[in-house]
Amino acid sequence: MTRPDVSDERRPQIIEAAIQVFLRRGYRKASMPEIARQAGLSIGGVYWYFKSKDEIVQAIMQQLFQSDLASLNILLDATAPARARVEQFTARYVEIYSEYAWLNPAGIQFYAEAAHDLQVRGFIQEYLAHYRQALVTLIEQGIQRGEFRAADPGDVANVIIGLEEGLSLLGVVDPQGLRWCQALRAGVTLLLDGLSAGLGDLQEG
Amino acid sequence: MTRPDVSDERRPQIIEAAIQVFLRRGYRKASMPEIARQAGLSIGGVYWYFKSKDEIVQAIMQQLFQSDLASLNILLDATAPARARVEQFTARYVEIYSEYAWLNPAGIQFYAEAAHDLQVRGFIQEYLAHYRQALVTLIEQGIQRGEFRAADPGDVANVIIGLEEGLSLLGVVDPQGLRWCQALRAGVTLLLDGLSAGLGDLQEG
Amino acid sequence: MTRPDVSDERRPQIIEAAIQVFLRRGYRKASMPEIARQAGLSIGGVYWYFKSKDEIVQAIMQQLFQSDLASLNILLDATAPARARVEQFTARYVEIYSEYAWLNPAGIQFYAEAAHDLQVRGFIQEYLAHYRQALVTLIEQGIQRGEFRAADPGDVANVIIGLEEGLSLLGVVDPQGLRWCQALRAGVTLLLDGLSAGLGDLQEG
Amino acid sequence: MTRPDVSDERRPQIIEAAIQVFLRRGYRKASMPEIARQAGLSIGGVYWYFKSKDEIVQAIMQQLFQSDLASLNILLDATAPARARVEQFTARYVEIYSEYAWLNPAGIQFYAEAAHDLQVRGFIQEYLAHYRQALVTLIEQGIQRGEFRAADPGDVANVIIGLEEGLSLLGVVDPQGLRWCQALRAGVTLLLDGLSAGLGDLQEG
DNA sequence: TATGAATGAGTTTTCATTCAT
DNA sequence: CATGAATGAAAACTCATTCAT
Repeated sequence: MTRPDVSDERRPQIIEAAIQVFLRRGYRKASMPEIARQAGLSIGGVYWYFKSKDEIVQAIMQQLFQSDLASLNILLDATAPARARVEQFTARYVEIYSEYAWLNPAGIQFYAEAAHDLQVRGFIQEYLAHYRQALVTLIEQGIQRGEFRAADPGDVANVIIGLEEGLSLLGVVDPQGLRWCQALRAGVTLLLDGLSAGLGDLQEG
Repeated sequence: MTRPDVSDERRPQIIEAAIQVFLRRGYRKASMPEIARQAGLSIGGVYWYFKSKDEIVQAIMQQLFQSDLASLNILLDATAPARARVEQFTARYVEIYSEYAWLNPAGIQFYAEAAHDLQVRGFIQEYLAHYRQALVTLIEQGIQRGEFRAADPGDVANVIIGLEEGLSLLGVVDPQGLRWCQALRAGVTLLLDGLSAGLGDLQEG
Repeated sequence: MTRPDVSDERRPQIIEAAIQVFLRRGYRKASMPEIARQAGLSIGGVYWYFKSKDEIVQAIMQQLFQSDLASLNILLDATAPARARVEQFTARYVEIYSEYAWLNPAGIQFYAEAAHDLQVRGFIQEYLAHYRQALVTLIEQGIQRGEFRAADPGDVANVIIGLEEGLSLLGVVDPQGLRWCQALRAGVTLLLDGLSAGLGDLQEG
Repeated sequence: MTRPDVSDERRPQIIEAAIQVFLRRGYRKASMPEIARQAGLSIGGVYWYFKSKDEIVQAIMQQLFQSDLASLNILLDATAPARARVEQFTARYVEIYSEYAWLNPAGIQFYAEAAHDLQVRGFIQEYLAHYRQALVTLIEQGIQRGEFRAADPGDVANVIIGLEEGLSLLGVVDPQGLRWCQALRAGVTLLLDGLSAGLGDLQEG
């Protein structure tokens, strides 16, 4: 008798609109009137689904930073050679990047906000910690198995994450299509080569 | 009646104050009243030296992004081995980073702003282009001289810059002292090892 | 199809809920959403029974200010001595007060509203007029019968009403249990003593 | 060289304007735009002098409730007969009332607000406590000196305050010029007669 | 040079009310 | 009868900017 609950459509619709406005205006200048207009609703309509602007921001962050950590971790559960898994990891990242690159400008807004907002910072730290943990484990296995030479797994993990995030960042300020993906692949290959250098069974990508 | 022109003292003083406010509040929430207070001036006093808030922003960007490109270029003029010069380059970056790491949170504000402000974006692109050009030249020389194996110099340059910026970014959201410098050095070493892998005269750092 | 008309249950239920909200929030901040929630209905449901928020307010006023004037008038119809009737009147007021003291915070909201809303003011004036009329008649009888000495019956009535309303008011801002009832009884006793002072047959309570 | 500081003029000017709006609209509906308009300033101009609407409210409360408690206490320091001092006290109240009766509608707004705002309530309680304390002392002296018969001084003080506040309240909802002052005087006289009844030296006012 | 009072457009948020279902 | 999504007007508050002094 009652209409189908449109809440489940409206919230994603508003989040989507809010992201668009974030992309256009940035974190701080994204205004509720503009988000509402973008979503095709009145201001009050938006407030029906989100109690505050902050709640919308929270929702966007979840969408941006909790997207598919799971799928990444799955990659790392494999028993395949460490090198192959790093390459898989990178390939997966490139895939996601290619599809969601348009979200990166919004992502940087949150990095910038994290610089002076402890809550946002904590959110991003937690997200990064997942990545780092997975990579550390992977690197450690590679070293133990003799695939990689001795190195600080934490450093190597940081290097991989830093490379990914750094190239994403550069991709935002200087869009060059997939040039950055290509650089990422080249960088990871060099890193892996460096990690296996002098171990005898040198394979190059 | 004609007091000495204190403009040369006042402008840096205001810029310094504005940076402090940027660090505290971020780009958008940095307000003129707060900048004025921080500078120990009245609002009108600030407006005497800068016609608008935007003009202050411009000045900050110049301070942040044009600091010492010159000194970096000097490093690259040398005729030393390519590997040594990359390492010098990195060492110099770490030096600067260590001294000016506190400015990074302000820098990210501008990366975020660049995401939707073409003027800011152009500014940062120009800054990055200098870096990239210098590195490309260096890598090309390394390859020509047989120090590095064949690789796309543009990719390698991007990788180095991406690594630096990426680790700086991570250093802002997750301060761990000099952990990031250590990771940067490790990363560059691995990269260089990768670049010289299979060339016979493998030297490790 | 024609369910029994539940209006007779719903309206009191909504009024009751609205009073609760008035007690919590006061006149102006009592919102329809909160009233609806308190009543366990939807907003639209409330609007089914009351055309507007104002209509609910009207209904509350009737409940608050027309409660049992009738019963008070009955007290005054007696042929008992005037003093006894004033005391009865007061006793009855204390009784009602004790039972409905929790409504006083809501009542004051309307007094405050009456200060700038002519309709509300008229409503309260009418309510007070009943009290005053009854008391004036009573006092006049007391004077005529020689129980009270000469005095302006209107003044005396105002004093009694003022005392009651004033102590109720103080009871709201400074709840002290039944301290205010005690003060009211003491005050009325003193008043009556004052009214009969010098008349020979002085009885003290 | 600088203009004379107009802050000292502006703040009272804004408070005055705010009181006018309170009288017109009541506590909750008094809006900053209307206060600003009434004060002949822009909204931002008002915010230059008061950080928030709440700060204006505080200022009004101080004006309303801390006006001249001092002068009242002075009255009570005398060594005159207790009866005369109560009469003086009342006369003083009538004087103030006559001059500031137009403020009463604003005062009731705060009583109403006190019903659900602890801070406002505390403010008014403190104000009333001064009155009560002064009166209790006075009544106690009257009893000790044999001017008054035995009675609970707290009750008598409450009766006097309740009468004053109650008649002020009635004066707001039912303006009748100075009818209420007359009732107050009559009431206090009756009270005092009641307090001295049966003590031999009965003096009537 | 420098002050700071003043402006006005913009921000987030609330809420009485309507209406399709 | 009853729901609850949606609207739109108004609220409190902020801030870049101007200008008389």
